Amino acid sequence: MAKAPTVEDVAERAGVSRQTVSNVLNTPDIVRPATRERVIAAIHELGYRRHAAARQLRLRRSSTIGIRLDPYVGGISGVVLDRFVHAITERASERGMRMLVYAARTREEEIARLAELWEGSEIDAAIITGTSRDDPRVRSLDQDGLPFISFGRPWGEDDIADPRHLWVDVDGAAGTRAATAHALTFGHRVAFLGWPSGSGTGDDRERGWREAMDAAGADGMRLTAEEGVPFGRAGMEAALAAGAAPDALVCASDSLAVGALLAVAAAGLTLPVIGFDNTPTAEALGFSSVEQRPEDVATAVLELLMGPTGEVVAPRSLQAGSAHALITPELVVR
Amino acid sequence: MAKAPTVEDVAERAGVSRQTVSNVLNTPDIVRPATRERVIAAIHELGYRRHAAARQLRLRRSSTIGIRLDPYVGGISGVVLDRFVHAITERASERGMRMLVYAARTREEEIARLAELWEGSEIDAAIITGTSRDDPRVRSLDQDGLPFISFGRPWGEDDIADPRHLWVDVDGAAGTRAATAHALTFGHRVAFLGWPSGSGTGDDRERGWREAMDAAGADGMRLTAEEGVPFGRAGMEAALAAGAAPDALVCASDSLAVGALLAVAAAGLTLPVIGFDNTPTAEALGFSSVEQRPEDVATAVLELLMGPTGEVVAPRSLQAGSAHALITPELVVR
DNA sequence: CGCAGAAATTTGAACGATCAAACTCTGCGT
DNA sequence: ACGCAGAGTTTGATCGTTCAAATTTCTGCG
Repeated sequence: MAKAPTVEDVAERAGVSRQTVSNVLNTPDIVRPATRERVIAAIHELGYRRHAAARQLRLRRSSTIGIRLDPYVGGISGVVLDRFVHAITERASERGMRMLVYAARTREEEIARLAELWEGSEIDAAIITGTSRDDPRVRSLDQDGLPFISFGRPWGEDDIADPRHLWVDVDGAAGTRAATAHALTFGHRVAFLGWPSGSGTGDDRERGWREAMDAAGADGMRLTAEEGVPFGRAGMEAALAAGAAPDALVCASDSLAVGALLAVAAAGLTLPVIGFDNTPTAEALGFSSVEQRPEDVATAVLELLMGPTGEVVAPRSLQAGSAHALITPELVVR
Repeated sequence: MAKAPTVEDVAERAGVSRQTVSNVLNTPDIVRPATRERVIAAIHELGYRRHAAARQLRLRRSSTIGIRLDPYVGGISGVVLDRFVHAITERASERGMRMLVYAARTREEEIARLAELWEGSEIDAAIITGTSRDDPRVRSLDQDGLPFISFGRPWGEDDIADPRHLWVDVDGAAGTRAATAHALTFGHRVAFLGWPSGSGTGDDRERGWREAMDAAGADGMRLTAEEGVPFGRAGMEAALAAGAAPDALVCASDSLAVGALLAVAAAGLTLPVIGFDNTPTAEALGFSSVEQRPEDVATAVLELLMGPTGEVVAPRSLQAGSAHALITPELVVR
């Protein structure tokens, strides 16, 4: 194909100068209407398009956001993240931003990748996911001065309220509260199958169940299992063997829910089980699950990072007001 | 943070000129070892990193590949694509390439997005997925001169052998052949649950079953259903109602397999069911499935696009020899 | 010791866009 | 008629890198 036209080519065609073309593109108001028309016509005739790299070089801004593509772990989840990435890509595009993905196996590797991208001016900001207590990425990014936001609370005592650290998360407790409220319509003995204590996310989800139970004056069993279908199954089987079958079960994840369902079926019982994440598996098997609304998370992430309608990553100072957003999930009943 | 150092800063520190620093980075062999050492030291001391945009501008090459992030459709699949995208991101990174993702709801929208990215010199090549017969994207990209490769055969009579169109695909027939061979160990009446004729992929998978059956001198039922768990279930239920329960079932997708399993369970039967895609659901429910090896597809895609070890998107002429790759999938028995 | 020729290094220009400052033109008041 | 304000437009410089050509330094040999 022929060489792509430049501002200069457009300028010549429209009988104006480089800068006027640039003005038509960036600040149309200051160009006389007649001239503007001519330039616009020339742009269309030549099929002109801004050269991204040249613009980035001059503006010292890449209009690109980096996000990690998590390694495929084989588990059931990951779908939430995939939906999130997809949604953020759409929203970013609407604001004239691009999404650059990178792969990393560990958090340390992610730190290295991000440093590369940031120092090479390839990204203006980053989105990190799956934050844990005392996440090393937070410190590192802060030090490098790379603007970032996390999907997931930092879960550290201090950080969580710190307005300098932007985050968006899903209100897990609200999700399990709704799930438990629904489960209670099947009887007052609603059990909870969650992960071992210590993970912020898991504790949060357990809290919602407990709150709903307390509010209803009900009392129920709390079962524990590592994440994963086989663990969920084993956990549930042990509970059933112990004799006490609940009226319904609320789980911390769809994986656990599937495991529990398998255990229940193997025992020849039927029992309402509610999962978390609303994965395709929940849909396929037809059990209720808490939907995280990753699309809403994506919208919130960009709003915190770029302002309500901004087209540029906002400097920290402008974000003073609201640095966090908590999305309320929705129970999908099946 | 302080302004990022440039070649000029490094040059000054090392007591050499701009160009020498550039040479150390790009053609180290032509720099005298002593000088090279000094420059490398300076690079490390200053934490210098190439400014990507400046480099892109000068080289007229972005070292970036575009790939669409498919809209979340809710089905069970999509995982194969996600794994593929993840794998290609890793491999690309090893070759110094970046992956830019974009969102598009339709093929027309995808064409528009790609034109934008290509004309703005943001990408050097594109990877398209889910190609169909007479795909409009192929014509459009060809016309624009944008180098591209597809994951999925074009399925057109002529295109498929055309060495100008690069593609990598999974040998679906080989997959169902293996699945059927395994299924035959349970008895000679092996049924196939596939999609209505007409989709290249579906026909290909059916062919594998038929070939394996013919080879074994066996004969079996062919069931049809639209993609999706409920359809698979309905299709299988109808077949079971008609009386003829097979010895085993091979399916064109995991969704169909899940549906079939539900129908089988509802009928109070047990029956080996083999799916396709080896999704987390297959793993969770513990049924066998054909694994597409998206990681191998990713490797093949980059090899065709950039040559065996290249760091640049190869011009068409260099790819003359091999323009296609067919990956053999693997049956995962559970 | 000097010199040809190779090797190593430096300088000038270019990639395409935008900012800042300079310039031209119009219309108006005096 | 003259000068001035302000809108509209153009020119020069710049972002950081790499290519091409020019220049300097080194090496081997008569």
